[in-house]
Amino acid sequence: MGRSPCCEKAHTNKGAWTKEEDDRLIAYIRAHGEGCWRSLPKAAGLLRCGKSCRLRWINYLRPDLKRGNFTEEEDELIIKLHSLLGNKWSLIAGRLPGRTDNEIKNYWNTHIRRKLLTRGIDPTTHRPLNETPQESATTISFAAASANIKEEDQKISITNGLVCKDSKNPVQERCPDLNLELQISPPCQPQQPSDGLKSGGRGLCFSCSLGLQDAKNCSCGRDAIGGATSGTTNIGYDFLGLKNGVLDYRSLEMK
DNA sequence: AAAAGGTACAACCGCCATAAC
DNA sequence: TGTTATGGCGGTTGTACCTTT
Repeated sequence: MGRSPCCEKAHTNKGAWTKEEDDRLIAYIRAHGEGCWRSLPKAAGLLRCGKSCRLRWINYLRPDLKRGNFTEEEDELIIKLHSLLGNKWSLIAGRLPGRTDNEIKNYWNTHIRRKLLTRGIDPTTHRPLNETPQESATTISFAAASANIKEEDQKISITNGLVCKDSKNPVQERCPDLNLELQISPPCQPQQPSDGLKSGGRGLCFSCSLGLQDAKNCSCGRDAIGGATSGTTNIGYDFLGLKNGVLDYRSLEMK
């Protein structure tokens, strides 16, 4: 007694999309917007299943897609994000405006993996290839850690290789597959005087430092500046929304 | 010029959480 | 409340294109 099926699989096309199919899909979404993928194919006159339409639109037809080669800055950002998030391509894509999860996933598998290997870095663990497991420094699996954390617990701080569900109450939960040597936030250091901040200790958020002055991602605006200049302790580099080393997982959901 | 091998990437598959019935 | 489809995700495959032999 559930829902009715979205399409008759026997009467759907498969394989590469034709120009005509693309045009139909674009025209339909321009006229009606994104919405119910279930009913879209029929309404748009496409012999495709809704899932296929969604994928085609999201990955290739959306007007805000960047396309083209990845820049060196994007490469490095993907590597950093991957070291933090693992194969969470949708989350990584959320931090790269105009890029899709599928595109990044393909790019990772074809380019970046090889690039890391030539640098002598294991693309899975982000650690040197010749390093034995015993020698490995503590690493964490963000995905593994987050998988068991409920929504209300998803504020995770990462400190010296520990995953802490609450910064006040560090949980010694060591997870083995992610390199924490990444400098995702400044180590606990004596606070800089505000003069130091003005002189360049903190000026741009991570987005801006990469030239990604996207208003949505930018955090060096009023709030951040206000926090810094008002004498509070907000000297944390806002990488991935990490404020003072605290990663709010929800802030990565950018859809 | 042709065959073989390698690479890049679009598309599909299967799984899961959630919504709809 | 149970069942089933949808939407979304990551993993994998198929194939067109490029390079090497």
